[in-house]
Amino acid sequence: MPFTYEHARPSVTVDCVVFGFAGEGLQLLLVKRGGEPYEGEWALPGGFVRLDEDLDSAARRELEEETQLRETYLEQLYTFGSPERDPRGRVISVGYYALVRPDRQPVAGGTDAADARWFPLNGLPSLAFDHGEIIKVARDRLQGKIRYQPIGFELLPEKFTLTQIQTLYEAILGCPIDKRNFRKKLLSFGFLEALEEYVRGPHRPARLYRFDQARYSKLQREGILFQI
Amino acid sequence: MPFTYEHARPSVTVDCVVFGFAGEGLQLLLVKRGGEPYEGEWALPGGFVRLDEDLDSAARRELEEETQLRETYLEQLYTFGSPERDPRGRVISVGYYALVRPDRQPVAGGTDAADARWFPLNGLPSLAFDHGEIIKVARDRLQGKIRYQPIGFELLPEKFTLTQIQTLYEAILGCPIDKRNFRKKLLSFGFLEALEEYVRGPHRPARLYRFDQARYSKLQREGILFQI
DNA sequence: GCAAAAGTGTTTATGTTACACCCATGT
DNA sequence: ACATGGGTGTAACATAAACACTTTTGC
Repeated sequence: MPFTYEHARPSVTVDCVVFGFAGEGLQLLLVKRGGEPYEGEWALPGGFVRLDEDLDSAARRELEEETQLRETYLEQLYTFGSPERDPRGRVISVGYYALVRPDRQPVAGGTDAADARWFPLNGLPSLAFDHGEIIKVARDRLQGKIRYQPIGFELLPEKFTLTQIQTLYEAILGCPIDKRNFRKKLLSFGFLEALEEYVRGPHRPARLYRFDQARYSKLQREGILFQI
Repeated sequence: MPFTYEHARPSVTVDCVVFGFAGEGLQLLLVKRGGEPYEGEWALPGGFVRLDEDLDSAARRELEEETQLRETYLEQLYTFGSPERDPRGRVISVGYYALVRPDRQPVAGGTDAADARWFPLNGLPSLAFDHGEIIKVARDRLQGKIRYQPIGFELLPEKFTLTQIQTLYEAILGCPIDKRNFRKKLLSFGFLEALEEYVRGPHRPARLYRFDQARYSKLQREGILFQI
């Protein structure tokens, strides 16, 4: 097999599909492109991978640079490599998706992007590159994964009510869920900790819960599997 | 955002984890490396992505060049990009996995590899690069995916017996399955066509079945979901 | 006292598990 | 006739689905 150096090399980027949850619907964080190509259009936060960093680090770095978001849930999604996906030449993009808690959403424009803004998922502007396709893949992945992994909590504040998490599941799965059955099942797993705290409002106070990561890990090690 | 050309670029390869099923256990197709680095060691079939081909095509091309396999089930797995994974420098590898029917397994050494050989999955030699890790990811993916997608048939001949597919599921999932329950469930989905053909042997003849792709697609469109 | 959302159990239907014997062939 | 794997049904159990009213608060 020949040496690396004899081969023409593509550029490699990472692009992040950043999901947020705003109480009713899913949201997506997009940045306005500050340079060519697609200058002024909305795009996924992302950028070129440096030669000395691994892919996860590159995704995290770009996310922070362009959106100020840190310590989000981040997972590799799929790699997009059509030769025509970038007008500048051959650019392969490793897609990631991120889940951001609402209490960490203060977003100001970063160094690399002229602007960053949350959009409702069903109301996205037209997008640069093949970013629309990347988003579709991310959405499908989120929809599939939330049914058997407790990643939904990454989109909620640390303490949340059962109604909040049900609304989130309904938003992601796109269908209504029976309240009693949902609560029964979710609580039966035993990884939610009921707190002695309540949210007050013009109605009966709602109890707050917390996702107990340690207990979930233990259950998982014992082979118990979670399924909504 | 700066131009592509201002960035140092990594090399990009594709590597294929090729699964086969030999009647009892899962097998993996490996090639002996014909050049540095890791010359003479076993590795996944794969190679550099050309600038004018997409990733799926590159994986298919390398697979055919190194193993003569064509028209296999092929799916992108994960992208591996640790900066130290290749001693030649920065090489990012887009991992794929392939499922090969036993009747298409005649493998002769290709142009790029000195040798290609099937190994039982529980008896692999030591591997070049991080290919051991890639195989682990592929195995987990196969184990997960076979439970809700009918990809098992890609590892069997076109016509197969129910015992064959059960043995395959047991090999992939790593646990015994009840014969009656397995048959009942599998047939209940309605995407297996019972043929009027039987395999003879020193015992009662075993009926042959065929996976009916059209019927499966139809069921899938109607939202019926398959789960083993 | 009214509006608004929180909270709670039971019944029915469906799906999953466990389990053992007879059948058809080759030798 | 015997060895080998192929083929089949039922009962117990567990899980999922359907469903409506009472509670607690703010205004």
